[in-house]
Amino acid sequence: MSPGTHAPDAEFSPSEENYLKVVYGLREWDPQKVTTGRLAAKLAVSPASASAMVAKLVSRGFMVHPPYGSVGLTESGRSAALKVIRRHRLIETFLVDQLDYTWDEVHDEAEILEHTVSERFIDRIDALLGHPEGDPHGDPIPTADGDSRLPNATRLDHAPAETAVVVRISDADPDVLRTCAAKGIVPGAALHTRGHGLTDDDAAAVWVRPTTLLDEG
Amino acid sequence: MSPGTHAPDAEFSPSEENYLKVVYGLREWDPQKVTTGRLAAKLAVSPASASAMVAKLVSRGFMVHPPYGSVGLTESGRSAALKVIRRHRLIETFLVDQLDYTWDEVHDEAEILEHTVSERFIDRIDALLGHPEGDPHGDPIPTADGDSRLPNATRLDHAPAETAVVVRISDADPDVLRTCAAKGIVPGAALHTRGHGLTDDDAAAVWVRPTTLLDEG
DNA sequence: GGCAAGATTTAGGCATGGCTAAAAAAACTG
DNA sequence: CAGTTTTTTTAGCCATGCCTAAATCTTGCC
Ligand SMILES: [Mn+2]
Ligand SMILES: [Mn+2]
Ligand SMILES: [Mn+2]
Ligand SMILES: [Mn+2]
Repeated sequence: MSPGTHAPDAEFSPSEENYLKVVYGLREWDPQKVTTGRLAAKLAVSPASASAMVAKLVSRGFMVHPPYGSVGLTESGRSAALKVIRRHRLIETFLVDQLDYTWDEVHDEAEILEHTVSERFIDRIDALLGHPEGDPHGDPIPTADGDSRLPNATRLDHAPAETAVVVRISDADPDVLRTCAAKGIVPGAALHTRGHGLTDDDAAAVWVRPTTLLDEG
Repeated sequence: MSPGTHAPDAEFSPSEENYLKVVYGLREWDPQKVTTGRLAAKLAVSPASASAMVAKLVSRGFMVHPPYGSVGLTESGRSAALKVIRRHRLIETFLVDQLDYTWDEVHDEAEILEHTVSERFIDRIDALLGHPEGDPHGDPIPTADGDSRLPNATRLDHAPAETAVVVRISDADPDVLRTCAAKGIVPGAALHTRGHGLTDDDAAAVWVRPTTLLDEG
């Protein structure tokens, strides 16, 4: 399918959307083999359930999965995942900017609303917010036509010793967000990769970019 | 249960919430026997499905239903229904006031979001909107503690010949809303109960109050 | 290379909320 | 008021998305 052409929107259940999104997200945060086991852990379902859902999405042409191998997305699967992620991150931004949520309160609510708001709703809040490029945790918001640029950054627990600027923080665990906020670790803040005082687990949730790099993308 | 005391919030599925809401609403708009058949028609399910769901909600103490008789709500069922209706109407008001929806666009979206927004979300938009008393169609918004006052009004197709003011219009059919808007028939507008030019079907969706009555709730 | 440990898939169930078709009850109607 | 029509309930079935337990495949280690 050539760029600029749009496939007719497939319809997905909330569950299916979550699986698509998690396959995309696991690669992003920890790019190793995406097993049904990792999916199951992330989605809090049994390995058997993840196996069955992956098989269904493979049969519908949205995932690929060599037996006992790594789960991946087809082009249409990736496109569907990005649509869900766009909804999720726009909703989070809306809740913080317009409804005075704190950044540790938004993820769980977005996790539900991402499956139930209309295209119109998303378009309206996107316009109301001025087409934001990032969500409250520094995650990039995919555009309506399916683009998504990953920030040029490394995980804090893998970074070399240097001064750096915080780019994004995983929103999966509200406790981590509160811990970070208490230490001033928010997107845009400066720190040194050895002197931040976070546990290794918490540091794995933070992405940084060396201060020496220019402030692009 | 004495007023001011709160029962622990029961959890309902989206389907269950719809049944509770529809039982409440059918009485409000056309207060005759609420049969499983009427429920089925309104919810677009088979009579058999409605029968089964009513039986389940009866067994859980939220509805009453003498065999072959009229379906009714218990006190806790009524309270649950009012909570759903409050969410629905606040969401509609929010969509019109904050996201520039038109009044014929909001019902379908609210029908979905009413089951998925959190208590926090509802509290925030209620505050943002300044605790509104009515939705865009003139329907009263129940308060957080379960009060709901019905407007003192009659259906336009049953009203005696007189001048009257429009109080509310059913939002169930977007076409009716557009027809009314085109004729200037919106909550607060004046008309004569014989000279409005609506079909009988459309007029059944409009509630009016005689102009001579004082303008109280 | 062989074998135990671990990961993955398959097999068999269950709950929810729908459906159709048949049975039973109620409501008209001549 | 007896028969017919309509409404309501019951019986049996299906799809979705979970589950546990068992079988099977892969991996790591001696
Ligand atoms: Mn999130
Ligand atoms: Mn989700
Ligand atoms: Mn409505
Ligand atoms: Mn609804």
